[in-house]
Amino acid sequence: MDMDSIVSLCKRRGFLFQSSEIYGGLQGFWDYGPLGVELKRNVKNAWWQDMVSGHDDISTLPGAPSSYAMEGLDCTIIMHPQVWKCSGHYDLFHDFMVDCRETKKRYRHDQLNGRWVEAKGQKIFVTAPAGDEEQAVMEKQAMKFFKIRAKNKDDIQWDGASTCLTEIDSFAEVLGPDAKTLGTLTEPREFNLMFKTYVGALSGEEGAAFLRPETAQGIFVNFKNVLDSTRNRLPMGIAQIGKSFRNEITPRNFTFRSREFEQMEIEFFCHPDKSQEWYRYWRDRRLQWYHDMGISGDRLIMREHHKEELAHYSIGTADIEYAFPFMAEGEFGELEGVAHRGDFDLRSHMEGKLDEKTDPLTLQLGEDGKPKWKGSGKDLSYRDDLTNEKYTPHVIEPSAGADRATLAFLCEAYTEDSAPDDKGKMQTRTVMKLHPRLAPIKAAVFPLVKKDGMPEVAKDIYLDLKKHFNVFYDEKGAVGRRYRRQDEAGTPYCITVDGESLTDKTVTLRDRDSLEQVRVKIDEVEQVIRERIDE
RNA sequence: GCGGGUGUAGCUCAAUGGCAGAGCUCCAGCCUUCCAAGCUGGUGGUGAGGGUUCGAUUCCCUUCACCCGCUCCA
Repeated sequence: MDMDSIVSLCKRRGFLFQSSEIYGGLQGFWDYGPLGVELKRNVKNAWWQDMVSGHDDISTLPGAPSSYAMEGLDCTIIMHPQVWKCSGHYDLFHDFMVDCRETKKRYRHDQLNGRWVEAKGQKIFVTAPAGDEEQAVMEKQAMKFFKIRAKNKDDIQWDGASTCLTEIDSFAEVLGPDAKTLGTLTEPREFNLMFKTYVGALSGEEGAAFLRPETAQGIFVNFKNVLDSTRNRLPMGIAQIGKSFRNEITPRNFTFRSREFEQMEIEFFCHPDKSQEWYRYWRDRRLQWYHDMGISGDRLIMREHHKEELAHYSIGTADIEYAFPFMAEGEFGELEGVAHRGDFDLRSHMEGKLDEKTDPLTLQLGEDGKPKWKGSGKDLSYRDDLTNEKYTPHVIEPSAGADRATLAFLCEAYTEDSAPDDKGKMQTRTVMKLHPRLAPIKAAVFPLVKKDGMPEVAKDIYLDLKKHFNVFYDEKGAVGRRYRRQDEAGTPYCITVDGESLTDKTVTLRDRDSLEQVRVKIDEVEQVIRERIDE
């Protein structure tokens, strides 16, 4: 299966277009066409229905530790700038960073200091994170590099005082803070991953704001509002679907990495003691959802992060990944991350940005010893009125990409098979085998030929079905051609009015995947389609 | 961010320093009783900007986008 065919079909049939195409396009931005907008809306609606509005909050669902509540939310894209400082996005997304190719560690360009040092006829610049211990660390690094014992430390000659790495132009002679070889640091790169804008007519820095890089923070800051307005007890999930923006360095692979994208996120709040069980529940539940929507088992995997990849407070993170056609053999791309986030987010919005490297989590301090970013000071903890226990809830976060899911469904659906034409000759048929729930058009209605009263009957059926589903009417050309067109659009059912229909009030219902036709009474068409979609 | 490639009609592909062509698609009409049939007619194109030239889709420069490899990826 090659990606070009899928991209071509998406363009040809109106699933996806390049943004601003008549002006040459814009990297990292994509538009959904008439079929695409229906498909993506169906993806989001299926998720919302299955996770939120259709949620059974009375029973204990299979695999769940208990029953739980689910609520929805729709927050603004631009939020108070302090939100991103306490969430950590500001620090993470807004600095010049250097990466070490050897150790894969990343440092802020302006937070590495270093000194020139010479020994054994070689002069290098050793670096260390700025701080009280930087001198000791640099000495240790230098001696290790030059293979000099501690007792001979006078063999190395320091040249000049400690200076910031920002003063150094070429990194060829620079030794990274944890590296063994020279020149492993990349050029400093600006991580300006948040789109910046200005609130108010004046564009001064005091009005600076950001387009959200994730929908999650809107949920955290509204946690108390939702809790107070719904009378819910924990455990409770809050769901949100909405646009997010990241100024990705390298957008690529069709819509997979876009700069404007839509997320479907749940923040699930629970008691710390139960968080591990809830993590497993959500991980398994979300994987199953993709299966239920038609993604086959061998192209979908769940990858648990290794311990080293996890923030220390997290019990686990699992990525649900799909084998996209543009990925190398055996490689997968992330559809959704299910993360155990502990109480990091709520506490950061209460107390101020926490330091992820501490255990237990403590307030991150600035150079002046004061909290780096102040929190809201509002109490976001929860009092269980049954046990009278007060605690800060732990959070499980299933965070899905609506565009990535849509793309995966498109890729999974794309099929080429062979079907005989009216002369019995085999022809390649392109068919989008989308799950009926996701299909943009649920059914197409055709008169077999454009005469003998068939169009009139077909139009009546069309208008009747239109009240319930997105249906499509077509009377032009040969019926076989009309079937093929619907195959490419992913329409699961075609209803054809023929001569018999006029006398016995039945039509044929043609199945997209099996090509089978069954006769159905006109009065029962709506119900038959409804049953098949819900299967 | 680096290197390589590509850009001609909705799609697949031709051609040329001098009127840009075909097949399929699409549209209209005729015909047509179940899987891209047939006949007639029709619409439609050189990614953008600049330069060289009498004349550029073709040569040169810039730019944009896409693809491949590396890099990166909350």
